[in-house]
Amino acid sequence: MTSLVEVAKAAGVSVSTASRVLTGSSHPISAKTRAKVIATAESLGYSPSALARALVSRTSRVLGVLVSDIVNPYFSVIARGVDDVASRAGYVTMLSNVDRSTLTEINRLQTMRDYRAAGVIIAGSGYVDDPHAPELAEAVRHTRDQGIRLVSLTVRDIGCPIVTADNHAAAHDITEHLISLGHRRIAFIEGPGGMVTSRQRREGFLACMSDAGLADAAQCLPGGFDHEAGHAATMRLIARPPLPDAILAANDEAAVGALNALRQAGIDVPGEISVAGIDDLRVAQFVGLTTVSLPLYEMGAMAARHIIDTTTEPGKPTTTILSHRLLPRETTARRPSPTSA
Amino acid sequence: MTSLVEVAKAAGVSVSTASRVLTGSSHPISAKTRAKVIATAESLGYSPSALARALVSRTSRVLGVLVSDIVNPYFSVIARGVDDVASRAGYVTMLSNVDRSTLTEINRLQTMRDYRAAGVIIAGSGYVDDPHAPELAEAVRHTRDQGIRLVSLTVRDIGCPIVTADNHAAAHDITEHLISLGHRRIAFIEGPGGMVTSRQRREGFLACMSDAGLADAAQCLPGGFDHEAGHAATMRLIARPPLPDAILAANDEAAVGALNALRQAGIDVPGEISVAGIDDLRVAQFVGLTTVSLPLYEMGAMAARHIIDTTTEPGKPTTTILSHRLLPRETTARRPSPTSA
DNA sequence: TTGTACGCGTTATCAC
DNA sequence: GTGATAACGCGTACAA
Repeated sequence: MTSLVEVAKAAGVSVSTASRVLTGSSHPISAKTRAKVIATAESLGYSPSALARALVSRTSRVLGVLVSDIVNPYFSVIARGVDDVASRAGYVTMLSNVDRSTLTEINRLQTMRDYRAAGVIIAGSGYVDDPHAPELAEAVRHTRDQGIRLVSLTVRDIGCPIVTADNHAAAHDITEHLISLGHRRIAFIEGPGGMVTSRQRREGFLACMSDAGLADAAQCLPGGFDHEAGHAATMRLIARPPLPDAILAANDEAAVGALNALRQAGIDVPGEISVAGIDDLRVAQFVGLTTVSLPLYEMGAMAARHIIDTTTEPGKPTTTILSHRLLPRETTARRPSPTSA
Repeated sequence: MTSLVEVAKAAGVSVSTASRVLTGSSHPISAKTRAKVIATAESLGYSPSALARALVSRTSRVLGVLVSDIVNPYFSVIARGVDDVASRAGYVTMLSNVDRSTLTEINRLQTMRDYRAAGVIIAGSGYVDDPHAPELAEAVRHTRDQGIRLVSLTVRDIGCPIVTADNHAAAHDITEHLISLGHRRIAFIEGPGGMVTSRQRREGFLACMSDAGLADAAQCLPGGFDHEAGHAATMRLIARPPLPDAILAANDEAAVGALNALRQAGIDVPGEISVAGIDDLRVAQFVGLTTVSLPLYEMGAMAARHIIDTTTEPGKPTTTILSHRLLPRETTARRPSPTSA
């Protein structure tokens, strides 16, 4: 590994000069020496040690991302958004799966700190009454004091800027769409219990039903964010007729689970019942699922920019809400025979 | 940020002693000083700088992973396997999306080198007659010379250990299964053109058909690894009857695309035609797709272990083949009325 | 068993 | 314009 001293020596200049040339410093350098340094650096295949550089500058070009599970398409899209702007700006992405554990988040945050990451993006949602939330907040504070920028991708009371989507509104909008199609009795398959994002979506659903005077026609079922949960919840629904007019799942994967359960039971979608989800993951396109497109990629990208752009103030804990978009597809249709109210 | 010197000072010992205690060195240390150092480090919230540590030890606890696209479930599962063993061993995962570009791979490899990664896992497949392959091989050699361990997750002639699945055999096995169900005329939807993994799968299919004396009944269609490609290829198939007995897609996502095209055209699967894929991604479970389960997670995990376990020789470029498993599900069935040969 | 001092590869401050 | 030299925070050979 050729170091700066070697380059300097070979070029017949001092390390300082070599450094100045190679870092593109504004310090005045004669054209000839500059050329010479560049040439020898090139020929020696010199590549600066990001480690040494980070050690002295006290900050690296590392961007940390904490996701619950990268296999979950929700998070992989976010990670992709992060990495795209990161790599374009000469940064690297450090990824960690924390499996919805706040303790693990704290732990990984520490690791990112040990590497003097320029910033860390916390992508996972928090939990209602999370006993470890204060610890996380403390760790976040500690991390920020050290000059590391933080961004949360969900509304989480841990004292850092937020770049997110409006889960409440997204659920509200898709519910409204269902209602506009003539559906009245709508079942909502909830996300994981206690998760803030789950709750926001459920409340968005409930609020919309309430606003439409359909509070009594709303039904919530425990579920989860995965296929199995959506499937199971729907099976319970099928076992206790009559079926609702429509089913809204807390996310797309659960919605697909519901769809499958329905079709396996010989129930026509959207003929007999409509199904919708939230997120607009790839699988939603595959099955033609009506859903709400959440700006996942853009959330990751914007969070990354927020960290990289040193022009913006790091202090102010702003909240940025990126917009979602209703995506009607083939699993929803106008209700055939409206109920007499 | 408290440094080692501060801890040492506060504990009333020298930096070396503090270092020895905190790194768990085998160097003899009196119980009392050890306790004292640990206590003060604890109270000061000391956390060693991974940067400084890596700088002096010339290797960090960073594990690089180069994937084509983390949004692709094939790669996210691999990444998860890597990160799980990495984090368990106190390592961090550095992720980079290279979008199937060899040049980008070289570039990111360089970045990982700049951070003195302990090792780098190259997950993406190479291309037949890739003009940049020699450059990559050169970069790999260069990287290894520097003590960075490398593992490729596909058969790629770049001079590094390989941990992979047998794509040829996987395709062969699933084809054999199709044949055993009575299918004769089988269409194969190819993966991306020029990709080595694609080619291996196609040849596995072709070899099996040949072995079964069905070379003439084999049909290959250009396709791709995504839903759209599978869908489009199948539409072409539908447009030129008669339909084959079965369709094998180069991967699950394309198979699901085929499945959707078929069903949209009102063709019953598996009643009229069988469909199968390769990989066993989550979506395959959702739709009940018959496929071959590839040890993606385990490939990532094993590659990570290969890098972390310093007991194993780094020099020998071994090739480890992890086993796959046939997974018959609901998209394949016995052929109803066998053709008269 | 403990301490001293050097080096890892850079950047930055200061003098020339 | 150019060049020493001091950090950055740590591991470690060498000395005590």
